[in-house]
Order: sequence, then structure tokens, then C-alpha cells
Amino acid sequence: MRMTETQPLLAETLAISEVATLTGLSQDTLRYYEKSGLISPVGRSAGGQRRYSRADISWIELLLRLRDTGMSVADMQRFAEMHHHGDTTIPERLDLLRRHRDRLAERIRGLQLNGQALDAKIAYYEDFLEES
Amino acid sequence: MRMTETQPLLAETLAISEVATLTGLSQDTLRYYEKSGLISPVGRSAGGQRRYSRADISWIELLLRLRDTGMSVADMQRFAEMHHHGDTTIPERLDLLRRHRDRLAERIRGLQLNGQALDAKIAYYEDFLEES
DNA sequence: CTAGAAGCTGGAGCACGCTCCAGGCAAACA
DNA sequence: TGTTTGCCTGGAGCGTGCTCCAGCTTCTAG
Repeated sequence: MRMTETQPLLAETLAISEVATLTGLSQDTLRYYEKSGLISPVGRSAGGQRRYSRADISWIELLLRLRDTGMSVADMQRFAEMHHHGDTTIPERLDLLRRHRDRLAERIRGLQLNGQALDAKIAYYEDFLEES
Repeated sequence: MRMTETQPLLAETLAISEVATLTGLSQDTLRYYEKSGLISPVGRSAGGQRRYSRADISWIELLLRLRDTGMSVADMQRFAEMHHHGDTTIPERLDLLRRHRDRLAERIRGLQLNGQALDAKIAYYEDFLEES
């Protein structure tokens, strides 16, 4: 078979620097997330360096969505653990996602209202300047 | 030269506990905000206890709006300092508010997009459950 | 084969935004 | 009047989410 050449499967994996560039997370953060259980232990090269698979990448992308919509690391840990326990946890995961989604909707509504109040303040300042 | 008490003005002021209840901030946070310059030194009773005026309250309400829309304490400090320097800083303040408003609009848009992606994920899980 | 770049681990450190004392004076109620 | 409740200050401490580092191993280009 092949000798020193990398096989197709291996060619599909990414080094940590590439994942960092791809996701915008720092290498330190990627390692920190793995250490904290947000990312399940990722594949390794013969020498022990991380090799991320496509599945790892899409999992990280989901994590980022959760994080960017305000989910805490603690909640992401719970979610990751469910994920790790397989399909039987899908109802729980669904539940968690729905709750999160609802809180997000509320938060967006709140931000919109605050935005309107800020607009009013801005208009007030604009009027003030116009009159002087 | 306002050392008199039992004036209508005094009747209009609030103790820190009342402001805490009113705004949802803790007494410690109110003192911390004052210490950090977010709130300019508030009036005191003869004995040295804080007495918040209507103007103090509405300033705090503006601060809360800024905070709740994601402004950092550092940025609020700058804003507070401008405010403290009087009307000549209105153009700067307007500028800061507009920038903040724009960032907020962007953030809301981003949250909405992430929300849609979460909806898709939720739908995926729902389908999965339905088929089993 | 080798130099330099990239990655590893465990653990310390940091920025932010509060939060919680201790020890003491102020205010309100009975 | 007393005593209970409230507020004061300065400063230490904390939870979160990273970020940095030392000392060492692995990879890769030439």
C-alpha cells in the first residue's frame, strides 16, 4: 500500500492552525474548549498533534452559534455531553435548543426596544444641535 | 450652599435602597458605578448618605440602556465624562451614540441570522424524532 | 540530516464587571 | 432613649472566558 504518502482520509483533516483560521477561534481557545469538554477529544497524528475532521468542524460551528447567541460555557458543556451520549439524548437536546431559541427571541426583542430608545435619544441630541 | 433639609427638593430624592429597587441594580453596583465615574457624585444627606435626584435616575436609566445593549464600562466612562463636560460635548456624544446604535443594529442582524440557523437545527432534530 | 516553524501540556495570569466583607456612623422607630 | 436597621468606605475576592508561558516534542522544507 502507500508508504510515506498521506491517504485520502488523512488529507481530509485539518491542523489546529487551519481550524483557527477557519473558525476565528485562537489555537489556545480551541485547546481550552477541548479541555473543558465542549469539543470531544479530537483525532491525533502519530506524533500526538490534533487533526480535526469535517465533523469536528461542523460541531465547532454549532458551538460558535450557541456561544454567539449568548450561551454560557457551562450550558454548552451540558449540550456537548448529551451529544456525546448519542441519539437517545436528542429529545433533551431539542429541549435545550428550543429554550435557548426562545430566550434569544426575547433578547432580540429587548435589544430592538432599547435601540428605539437610543434612536429617540439621538434624535433629541440632533434637535438640540439644530436649534443652536 | 445647600445644607438645608426638609425641602421639597429633598422630598424628591431617593435613598440608595429605593434606587436599587427602581433600577434593578444592587446598592453595591450603584456605588461601584459612582466610584468608576459612570455616575457623577450624587447629592448627600447631612450625614453623608446618598440622595438621588430625578436627573440622577434618568441618567442611570440611560446608562442601563447602553449597558444592556452591550456597551462596556470603559465606553460608558467616556460618555459620562463628556456629559460631565457640558453641552459643548454634544456632537461627540451624538457620534458615540450613533456608532453604538449602528453596532447594535449589526448585532441584532447577526443574532437573527444565528437564530435562523438554530431554527434549522431544531427542525432537523424534530424530523429525526418524527421518523423514528 | 538539520534548522526552524508548529504543536503539545499543565498551570498561572488577566480583563471585566461586579460582589462581598469589616468596622463604623446615620436614621428611624418605639 | 435605646436599639434596630440602613448606609458609609476601602479594599479584597470571585466567576467567566479566555490568554500566555515554559519547556519540550513533532513536522516540514531544503
